[in-house]
Amino acid sequence: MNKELSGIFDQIADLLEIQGADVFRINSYRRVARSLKDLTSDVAQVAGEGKLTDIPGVGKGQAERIKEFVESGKITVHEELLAKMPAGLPGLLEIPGMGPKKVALAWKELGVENVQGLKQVIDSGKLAELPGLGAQSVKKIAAGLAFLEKSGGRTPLGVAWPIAQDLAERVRALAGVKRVEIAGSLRRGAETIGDVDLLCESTKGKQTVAAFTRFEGVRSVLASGATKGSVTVGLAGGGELQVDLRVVPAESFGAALQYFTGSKEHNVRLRERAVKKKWKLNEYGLLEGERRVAGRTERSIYTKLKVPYVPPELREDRGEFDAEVADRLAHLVELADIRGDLHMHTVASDGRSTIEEMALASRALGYEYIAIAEHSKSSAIANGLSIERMEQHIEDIREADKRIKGLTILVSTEVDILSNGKLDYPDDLLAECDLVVASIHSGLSQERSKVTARTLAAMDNPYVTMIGHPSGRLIGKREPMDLDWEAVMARAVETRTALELNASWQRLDVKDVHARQAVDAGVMLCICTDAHHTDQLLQMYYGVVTARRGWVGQDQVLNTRPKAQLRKLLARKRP
DNA sequence: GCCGTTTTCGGCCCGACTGTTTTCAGTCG
Repeated sequence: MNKELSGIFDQIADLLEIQGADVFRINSYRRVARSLKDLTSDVAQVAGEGKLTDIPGVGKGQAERIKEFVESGKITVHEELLAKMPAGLPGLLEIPGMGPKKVALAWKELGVENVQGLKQVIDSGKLAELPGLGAQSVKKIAAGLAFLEKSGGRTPLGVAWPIAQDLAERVRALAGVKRVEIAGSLRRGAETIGDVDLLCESTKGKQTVAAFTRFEGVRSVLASGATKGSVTVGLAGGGELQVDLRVVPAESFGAALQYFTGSKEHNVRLRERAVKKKWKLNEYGLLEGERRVAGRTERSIYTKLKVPYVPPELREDRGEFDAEVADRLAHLVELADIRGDLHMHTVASDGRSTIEEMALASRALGYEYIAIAEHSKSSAIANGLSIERMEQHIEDIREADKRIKGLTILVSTEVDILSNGKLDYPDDLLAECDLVVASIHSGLSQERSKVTARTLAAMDNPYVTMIGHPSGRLIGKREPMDLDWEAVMARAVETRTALELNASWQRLDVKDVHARQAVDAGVMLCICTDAHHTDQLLQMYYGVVTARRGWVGQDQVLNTRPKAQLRKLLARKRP
């Protein structure tokens, strides 16, 4: 319900904006939409407890609207707006170049109600005749429309990150370039990103930008000047991704990096702090009148504003400025803390590398230990192992562990949690494993009570170490299960079961807000790649940034523990 | 429409770019 309601609040804001309503009133609806999206408990339950106004941005009026939705499934303001305006208008705001004013104008003057209608008036030339528009504006809108269709919205973190790294490396190699940084939502480790923002310090700005726009792989050039270049690059699968490069002077590099890293909401809060000190914060620095108080480094800005330095992943206006969280922010988990990967597959089930290949690649990453976790017998599509094959596989892993030095290979399994809540292997087989990952792969669309009960039942099993990809979501492809997260967290604490933070960029499961909910509740997390090939072991990075986005500390992650301590923790739950 | 170490009313972030403009509105990040 949270997601649906969040969408409605966003739509109310869109419609109000097109109507030309008070901008602060519009922002109030947006704020609530964002809070609802981040909310880890069920909003209906919060409403039942009478605690709606505890949600950031929810006052008396918004609480009434939420209550109305919980009780009747609709909101009067929303219904009234839709009675006045076509439902297709908010969709037009997605198009680069179209804002609320132009949407309203096209609708009122030309009767444009949706994307199809907009295309018609572009082609007929009528749009260009509207006051305030012209050939150039329409060209921009048409290009925006084409880009939207090609880009298909947001790009997953794991797709954008390697592309950005490669481009940054190529900019770094250009003459006159002193420094390059990736900014934007990519630097914050968001699970999907809109475009790539690169920042560079260069003595030859114009040439740097020109060279950037001529890079191999560039599909189209949107802008090319002395301080900014903007291009699109092709993606596997036919889509496109926009990449912006900005040239910034050294004395304001930190300010620009802070500014272009965002998030917008975080920056608004930071600027409010500057205003209270009678200063001004912008992309050129922290300024007192004309005088630059800070700006060369990001850290200097936070220090001058008397707030603890906030790592990029936490810059989402989720409470990161509170003085009492400073210590927590300073001890977040880092990639270097990870001592092993406890969920990976091999050719025995549906992986593409052997036990030995996975082990050697893991050892090269500096890990102390790994665990091989193959699919269980009911996962036929994934070539799940029968009990007999599993018995043999355990022997194979033990043999490899003896043979390969410098790394401990543990025996695990990714055992299916069946539709009835039972596990796919008997306890005596699970007891032979050093640890057990239990995952749901079927019946993901069952009702809340069922998927929750299955997860709880799996945690009650004394051999289950962790729940694998707890929500079952596939980003942009499959919705998460409708779990009662509070119940899951409570049972995880009670049974000393960990939750996986699956680091695969298609999953990132649990996601950031649930990771935070988990560690706040005292649940242990385990960041694992679920790698099916040696290359995929590197996805650990995505898991770590997602954990950081969830404010997860080093000591709250199972696989940051040295081997001996890990074994002790694993033994704790067992009979 | 929310919110409070300048409180219950009067604030609520900032600048650049672009195109269509005789002084600025709209969009974007």
